[in-house]
Amino acid sequence: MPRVTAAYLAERRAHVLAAAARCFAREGFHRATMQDVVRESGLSPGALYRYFASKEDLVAAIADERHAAERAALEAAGRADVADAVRAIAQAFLGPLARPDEREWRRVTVQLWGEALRNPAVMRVIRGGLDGPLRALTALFRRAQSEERLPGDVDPAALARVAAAVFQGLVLQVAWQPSLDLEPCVAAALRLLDGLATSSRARARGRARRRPRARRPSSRG
Amino acid sequence: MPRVTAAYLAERRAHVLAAAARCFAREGFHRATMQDVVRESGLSPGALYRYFASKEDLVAAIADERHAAERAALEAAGRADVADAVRAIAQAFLGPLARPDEREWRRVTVQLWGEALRNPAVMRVIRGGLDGPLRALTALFRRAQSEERLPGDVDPAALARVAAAVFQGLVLQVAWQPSLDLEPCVAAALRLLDGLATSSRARARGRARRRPRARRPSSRG
Amino acid sequence: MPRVTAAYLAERRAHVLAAAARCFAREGFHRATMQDVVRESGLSPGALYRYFASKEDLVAAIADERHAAERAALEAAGRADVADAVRAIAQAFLGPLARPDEREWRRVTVQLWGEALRNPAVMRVIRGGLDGPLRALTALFRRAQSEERLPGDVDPAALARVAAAVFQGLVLQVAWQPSLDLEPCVAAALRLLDGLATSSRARARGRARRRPRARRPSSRG
Amino acid sequence: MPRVTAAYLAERRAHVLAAAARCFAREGFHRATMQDVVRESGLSPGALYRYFASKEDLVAAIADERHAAERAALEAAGRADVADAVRAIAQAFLGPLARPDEREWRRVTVQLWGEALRNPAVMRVIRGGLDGPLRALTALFRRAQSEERLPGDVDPAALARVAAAVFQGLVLQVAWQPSLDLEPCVAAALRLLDGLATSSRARARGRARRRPRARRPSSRG
DNA sequence: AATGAATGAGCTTTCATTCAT
DNA sequence: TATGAATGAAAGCTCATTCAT
Repeated sequence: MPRVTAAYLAERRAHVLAAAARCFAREGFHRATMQDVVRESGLSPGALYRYFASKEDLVAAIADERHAAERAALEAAGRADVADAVRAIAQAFLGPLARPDEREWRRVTVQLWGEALRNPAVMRVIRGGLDGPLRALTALFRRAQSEERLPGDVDPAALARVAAAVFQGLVLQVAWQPSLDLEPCVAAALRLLDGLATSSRARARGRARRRPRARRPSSRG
Repeated sequence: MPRVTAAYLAERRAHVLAAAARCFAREGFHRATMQDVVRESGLSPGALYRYFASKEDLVAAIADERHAAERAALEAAGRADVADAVRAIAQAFLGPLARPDEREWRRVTVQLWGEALRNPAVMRVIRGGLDGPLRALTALFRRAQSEERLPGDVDPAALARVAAAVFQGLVLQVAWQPSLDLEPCVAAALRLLDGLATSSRARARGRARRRPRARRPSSRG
Repeated sequence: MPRVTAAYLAERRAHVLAAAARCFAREGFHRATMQDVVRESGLSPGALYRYFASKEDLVAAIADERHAAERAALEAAGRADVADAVRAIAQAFLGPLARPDEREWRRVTVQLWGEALRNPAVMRVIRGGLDGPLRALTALFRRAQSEERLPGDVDPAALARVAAAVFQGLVLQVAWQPSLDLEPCVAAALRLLDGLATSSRARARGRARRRPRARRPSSRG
Repeated sequence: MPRVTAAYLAERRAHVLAAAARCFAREGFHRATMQDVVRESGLSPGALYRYFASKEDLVAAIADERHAAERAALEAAGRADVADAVRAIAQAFLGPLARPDEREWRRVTVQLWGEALRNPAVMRVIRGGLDGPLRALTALFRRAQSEERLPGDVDPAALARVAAAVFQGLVLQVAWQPSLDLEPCVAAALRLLDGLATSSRARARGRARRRPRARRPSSRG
C-alpha cells in the first residue's frame, strides 16, 4: 500500500506546477532555472525530480494543465443556440483572462505557443487544445448553416479557425498589455458573427421572396 | 573616416540576421547558441560581436527586421475603401505566409511574442508593430462608420483589435501547421467584415423606411 | 534476544550480496546505484542499510564473499604432489570460470582489483586472497625443490607470484572475452611447470652423471 | 591557417592527459571529478572540453595513450631469438613498471581493465593492446616450434595467452604493492620458458636417437 | 523493524562573452 | 580589424543516505 495517497501526490504535483508557472511567467521557460522552481516550491531538487522527470516534462505538464482547463470549459459550453454557444465558448476562453491570478498563465500560454514548435510533447497538448475547439466550432457553424442562421457559402471550418484566431490573438494582446479591457473586443467579435447571421437572414428573406428552399452553394467540396 | 562603408556594414548585419533567423527558426532562441549563429553566418565570434552587442541584441534586431517589413507593407496599403484597405492589410500580413521561405520567419515570430514578455527591446518593437496597424485600422473603421458603411455602435478600436487578433491567430496556426491553407480563412474573415457592412446597410435601409434615429438593438443583453 | 535468527540475517545478507553482484557486474560499481540494488534485491532502502552500512561496505562484502570461496577452494587443494597440488589450485581458481553463472563474478572481480587501490577494506580482503595462495604455492615449490622435483635455483616465492599472475591474467582475459576457452591455456601453463620439473630431472640426471653437488648454472647472466 | 599549431595542440592534450592520469591514479576514474582534472591541469573547464568531449572521452584517450606506449615497446622488441624476443617483450612491458613515475600509470591501467567491461571505446583500445602482443607471441612460439626449440605439442596461441597473463598478473601485483621487486618474478617466468625449451631439446635429443626428423604432432589444426 | 519520500551536496557539461594575438 | 582559444559562472540532474512514520 502506498505511504502517501494518490490525492496527496496529485496535490504535490499541482503545488509544484503552480510554483513552476509562477517562475515561468516571471522569467520564461528558459531563463527560469530548476533551482528557481525548487526555491518557489519549497521542495528539494531531489523531491522535485520525483514528480517531474525533467524540465521538459515540467513544461509539458504545464501545457497539459493549462489545456485541461480549457477543454473542461469548452465541454461545459452549452450547445443550444449558435450565438449562445459561441458566447459560452468565448466566455470559457477569454473570461478567465480577466481574473488577476490568470496573468501568469497568459504569459505562460504565449510561451507555450513557441515551445510547441520545438517540443513535440507540448505540440501534442497544444494541438489537442486547438483541434477540439475547432471541431466544436465547425459543427456549430455547420448546424447554424443548416438552420439558415448563417450564409451557406461560408466555409464552416475556415470560420472556426478565424474564431479560434480571434481568441488566440486576444490572449496574446492581453498578455502583452494586462490592463487591456477585453469586454469591447469580445463584443465586437460577437457583433461580427451577428452581422453574418443578420446578413444571412436578410439574404434568406431575399431568397425566400425569389426562390423558396434554394440549395446554398458551398465553398468547399 | 570609416574603413568600411555603411552599406557594407548594413549588408553584413543583414547577412548575420538571416543566418540567425535560420538558427532561431530551427532551434528556438534559447537552444540556438551564438556558436550556431557563428557557424551559420561564417563569421568569427569576435566579428559577430562587432555587429551585435549581445544575443539579446541580436534577438531584438531580428524582431526589428521582421516588423520593419510589416510596417512597410502596412504603409503601402491603400486608404481608399474600407474593404479594399482591409484586404490590402490582410494581404500584407498574411500573404507572405504563403511564401515558403517565410516558414522560418513564422516560427521566429511566434517565439518573439513570448520573448517580448521578458525582453523590453523586443516588446517595444513588437508593440510598435501592433500599435501602428491598430491605429490605422481604427481610423479606417471610424471612417467607415462616418460613411455609414459600418454600424455606429461598434467600437472601432475594439474591432481593430479583433482584426489584428485574427491576423495573429492565423500566423500562429500556420506556424504550427505549415500545410494549412489560409485562403479560406482570409475569405471567411473578410466575409465577417462584409457581413457587418451588409447588416449596416440593411439596418440603415430598415431604419430609413420605418423610423429615423431608432435605437439599435444590442447584440449583448 | 534477537527477533530474527542469525541464520535469517545471514541469508538476507547473502540475498542482497547476490543482487548487488548482479548489479555491479551489469553496470560497474560506480554506475550501479544503491537504488538499483534496492530494486534487484526487492528490499527497501532502509532495510538495505540495516545489512550494509554504506555502498563501500557492500563492495567490501562482495570482495569478502568472493575470496571466501577462493580461500575455501585453496584449502581444499590437496598437498600431496606438487603437480597435483598446482593442478588442484588451478582447478579451484580457473574451474569456476567455466560455469556460466560465474560470468558476473569475473566482471566483478576485475573491478575489485581496481577498487582495492582506493578502498582499504577491499584491499585487505584482496591481499588476503592473494597472500594465502602465494604462501601455499611458495611452500609447495620449496617442498618440490627439496625433493629435487624443481631446480633449486628458482626463487620459489617469485615462481608462486608468476603462478598467481597466470591465474589473474586468465581471469582478466576471460572476463574480457567470455567465449575464451581456458582449457588449452591451463594445459599450456601446466606444461610450463612440467617443463621446469622435467628439466630439473634432466639436469639432475646430468649432474649425477658428471659431478655430484655441482653448483647449478643460472639462466640469467 | 590555424592560430595554434598542431604541435601545440598535441602538447596541450598530453598535458591534460598527464594531469588526468594523476587524478585518476589518485582517486579512481569515478571518484575523480572533471573539476579535479581542471585544477590539476590548470585549464578552465571550457578549455578542457575543447580537448576532450567528455569524461568518457578522456578515459578512452588515457587508455589509448597507455597502449600506444606498449604497442611501441612491442614493435621495438627484437625478433631474433625466441628467448631474446620474449625477454625484450618482458622488458618492454614490465621494465617501465620499475620507473617511479609509472606508479600512477599502473593504478590507471588496472582501472582501465574494469572500465573496458563497460566502455566500448576503452575495450577496443585494450583489446587492441592485447591482441597485438598475442599475435606476436603466438608467431614467436610457432617459429620456436618449427626450429624445434619448443615442444611441438604445446598450443602456441594458448602459450601466448599464458605469457600475456603473466605480464598482466605482475602489473596487477605491482600496482597493489609498489615495493614489489619484479626482477625475480621475471627471472622465474623466463626460467619457465627456458624449462620448456630445455625439455624440448631433451626430447629432441631423445627423438633424434630413435627416429630422425620426425614430424611433431600439433595440438591445434 | 521496515518503509520510502525526502535531502542536498556535488556532478558533468554548456555557452555567452572576452581579449591576446 | 579579425580571430578563435579561453573563460568560468551556472545550468540540469543524480544518488548515497536519512528519518518520520
